Amino acid sequence: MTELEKGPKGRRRGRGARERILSASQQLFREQGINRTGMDQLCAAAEVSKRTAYQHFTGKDELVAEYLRRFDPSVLPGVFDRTDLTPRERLLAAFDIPPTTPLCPYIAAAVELHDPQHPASQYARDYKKAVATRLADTAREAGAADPEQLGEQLALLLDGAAARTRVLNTDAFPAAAAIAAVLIDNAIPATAGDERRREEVPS
Amino acid sequence: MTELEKGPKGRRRGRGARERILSASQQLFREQGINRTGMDQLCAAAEVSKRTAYQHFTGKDELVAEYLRRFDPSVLPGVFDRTDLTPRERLLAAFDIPPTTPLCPYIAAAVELHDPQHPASQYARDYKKAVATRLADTAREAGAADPEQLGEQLALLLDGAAARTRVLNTDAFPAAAAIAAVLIDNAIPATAGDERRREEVPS
DNA sequence: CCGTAAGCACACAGGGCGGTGTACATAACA
DNA sequence: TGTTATGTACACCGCCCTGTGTGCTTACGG
Repeated sequence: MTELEKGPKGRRRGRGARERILSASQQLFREQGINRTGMDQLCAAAEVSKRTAYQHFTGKDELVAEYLRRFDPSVLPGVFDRTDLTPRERLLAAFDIPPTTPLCPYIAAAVELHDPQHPASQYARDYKKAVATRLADTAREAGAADPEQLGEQLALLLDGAAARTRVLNTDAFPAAAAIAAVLIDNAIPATAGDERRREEVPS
Repeated sequence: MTELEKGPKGRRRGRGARERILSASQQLFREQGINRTGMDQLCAAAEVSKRTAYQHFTGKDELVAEYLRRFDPSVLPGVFDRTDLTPRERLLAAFDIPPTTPLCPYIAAAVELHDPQHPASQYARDYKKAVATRLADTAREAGAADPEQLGEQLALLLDGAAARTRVLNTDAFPAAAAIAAVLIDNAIPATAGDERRREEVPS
C-alpha cells in the first residue's frame, strides 16, 4: 500500500504479489514443512493466482531458496549488533531465542530437501558458516584464546538445541546456554574471576 | 536364508519378505530420505511385490515406525556395554561414530514426517530420552555431580553434531567430543578415583 | 499327498503434486 | 488516452504417490 519494495527486475511493480507469496511461504513452510506444502495451497494462502507465482519464481525450488534468504534480518544480526551488551553477553544472548521460533529453518530445509546441491541447501550451508564466523568474531572480541574454535562450538550448541527442541518438543536452548557459559568461561583466559567489564579491543 | 526370525505374529513365515522390506527401508530411507522413497521403489529394491508389502504393514507410516525401531542395537548399546572402558571413556566413546553413519535417522524422521503425533515421531522422542538416560546413568557411574544434567548436555552435543554434520556436510563429531571432554571434567568432582587430568582440547 | 498360507504379477483407482496455456482484467505510466 | 507490465481465473497435463483387487504360483507342514 504505502511503500513497495523494488520488484525482482528493479522496476516498481503493480501490486506486491511477490511479497505475499514469500510471506505465505514463511508461515506455511514453517508450520507444515516444505514438502508437505503444495503450490496450490501456498498460492491460496497468499491470495495469488498460481500463474502469477510461476511468473515470479521459475519453480518451487527457487521459491524455497528465496524463502530461506528471508531469515537473515530476523534473528541473528539483532543479537550481534547490540551495543548495550558486552561481547560475552552477546554470545550468550544468541541462545535467548523467543519461544515463538519453532525450529531453525535451515536445518529443516537441508533435511527435507535432502539434496546438498539444491540451492536452498547450499544457502543453508553458507548461512551456518556465517553464523559461526560471527560467533567467532564476537568470541575474539571477548578475548577468547581460540575464537574460531569457540565460535564453532557455540554454533554446534545452537544447532543441537534446535534439533533437540524439534525432536523432543521441548525447549532445549536453556541447556545449551548453560553449556555455552561453561565453554566461554573456559575459553577466555581468566584475567579476573569476575571479568565482565567492557573490554576495549580495537576493531 | 537358512534361519528366519519369528514373524510379526509369532509364526514362522514362508520366505522372509518382511526382513527384506525392512532391510531395504534401512538403506533407502537413509540414502534418499523417507518422503523421497516411494513404495514402488522400495518394493523393487526389496524384491518384494507391493501386495506383499501391504500385507505385512498396514501402510507406509507403520513401515517407517518399524524401520526406526531397527536402529537400537546398532550404535548405542554397543558403546554403553563396553566393559573395557572406564565410564568416562564410555561417555566419550559415544562421540566416536563410524564415518559410514550419515545422520541420526531419528532427527531426520522427526523433521521429514513433521507430525509429532506420527508413531515414528513418538518413537524418536522415546529413543532420544532413552539415550539421555543411558548417558546420565554412565555419568552417574563416572561420579558426576549432576548426572542428569550431564546426560542431557551430552545428548544435546550428539544431536548438535548430527544436525551440523548434515547441514554442513562435514564431520562435526570431533568438535562435539572436545566439548564433551570439557563438560565431563567440569562435572566430575576431582574426588572420583580416576585418571582425570588436565586435558588438551584438540583442535 | 494335498491343503493352506505366503508370496507374486499386474493392472488400476484416486489424489496430490509441480507446472503450463489461454483468455481476460487492472494498475501504472507515457 | 492507450500501451504495457502485472495479476487473475480456471482448466488442464503428465507424473508419481499410496493403496487395492484379482487371479495365479510356490513352499511348507501335516
